[in-house]
This record gives sequence, C-alpha cells and structure tokens, in this order.
Amino acid sequence: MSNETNAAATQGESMRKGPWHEDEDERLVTFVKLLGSRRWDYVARVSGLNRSGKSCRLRWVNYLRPNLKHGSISAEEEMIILKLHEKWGNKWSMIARRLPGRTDNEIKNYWRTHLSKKAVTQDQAESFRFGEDDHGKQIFVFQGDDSNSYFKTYNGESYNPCMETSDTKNIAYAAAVSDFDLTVTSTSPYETRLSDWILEFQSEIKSEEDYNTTHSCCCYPACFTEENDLWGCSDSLWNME
DNA sequence: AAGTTAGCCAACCGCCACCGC
DNA sequence: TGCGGTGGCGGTTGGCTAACT
Repeated sequence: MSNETNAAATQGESMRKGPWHEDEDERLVTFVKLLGSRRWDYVARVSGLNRSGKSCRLRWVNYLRPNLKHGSISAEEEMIILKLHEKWGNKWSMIARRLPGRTDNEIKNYWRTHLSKKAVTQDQAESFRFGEDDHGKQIFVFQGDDSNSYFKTYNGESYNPCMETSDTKNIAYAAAVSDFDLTVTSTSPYETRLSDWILEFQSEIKSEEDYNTTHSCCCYPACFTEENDLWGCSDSLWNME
C-alpha cells in the first residue's frame, strides 16, 4: 500500500476527489498565498479542503498558479515542444520549464493528442524542402500527394503562417517561415531568444543554394549543433519573476 | 433527433527521489 | 544507515463535448 493510500486510509473514506469547485479553488489560492506552495500536506490539512496534498498541489500547479497561459498552444510553442521532445523524450517537466505559462500536464496532453500521431518519419522528413511562394516569401514545403500527411495538421488556426499552395499538384502544404513577425518588440528573454532563433533560421535558409539538401527535419534550424545548442542550456529561457 | 464515436483535458495513480529524524 | 513522510514526475483514466452517422 502506497504512502498516499495510507494517508487517505487514516482519514477515512471522506477524502474528496474529482473536479474542483470554484469555492475550493478560492480557498486553495487563499491558503497557498498564506502558507506558500511547498508544504502541500500541511496546506491541505489547514485549509480544510478535505483533499490530499497531492491533489492540492496538482490543482495549483496545473490551474491556479499565476502566469499560466490557458489558451491554445502556438506554432512557436509547438516547434519548441517538438524539438525538446526529440532531444529529451517524455521529460514533460523539463520541457514545460522552457515554455512560459505551460504545465507539464498540458504539454503531455498536447503531445498525445496533437503531435505523437504525426511523428515525422525519415521519408516524410526528406519530403520537406525550402522554397518561395508567388510573392518571393521563404516557405517550408511538404512535397507529397497525401492530403492527410504531416503538414496538413499545421494548417490549423494556431498555425497562421501555413497556406495551401496551388502552383504545382505535388506541393500539398507550405508554411511561410518569413511570416513570423520579427519586428515585434520582444518582451521577454524567451521571446528574444525565439526571435533570434528564427532570424538565424531564416539566415540559414537564405544561404542554402540547394533547397533540397537542407537536412532539417520538420522546422528546426540546422544551425544549432551539440556545441551551439539553444535547447541544450540547463536554465529556463525566461525569467517569470 | 438520437445514438455512437473520437478528441480533449483535468485529475488520479503509482513509482521514485529526496529529506529529516 | 534505515525508515517514514512528502513532493515531483510520467502514465493512465474517466468524463465532457463536439463531430459524425
């Protein structure tokens, strides 16, 4: 029997489970502000919530904590998730530390529902190339005749730079890399580094004489190596304080 | 309109590491 | 040094809802 089960058993069968009510949230926030977000067992007992410390912690971390984003995952965030998952695997908490306002649970769920099913195969990776659209914009191109293939999922509302091309029947979907608005003033170290990343990425694309030789899988820059790796640093990319 | 299926996400479970005694 | 308590993490589940038939 686990410790948690033991603790629950000592308190009878009355320990609350399931969805949190608004008044429970308010109470938890009040007591976390008062006692801090460390001693969860203590917070649970003192608050009288009749929830386990674990449950209180989970609710705080995943929903009530300040600075949390509750909107959909952006294209930039998705790129980061893909890259970090490629590097670290299912280390959701580590990945979450690199995404401001996102929780490990949220990223894990997003991965499972959106990304895991479209893991890029080698063949698919080789189908990506860089090109230009009718207006000379640099674009990612996925070449293939399967309209259900990987890049179609980038055509959702959260990925505005995507567009469907019409110039050739073989080119199914394209993403306009240069559509990322880099003129916006960065407001955080995270955004600054992301902008730097994209700028360097675009520079890399410009220098490619033969688009087809670009070996980046998906939309990752080839310019980051093990020695020069934006993703390899151990600290967070931003300061939430 | 009703039933079924699929997708999403909040919450739980079990394991493990750390810390204090 | 061993043990119990606690928090953190990843995997899994279950309920809700939208889409489909």
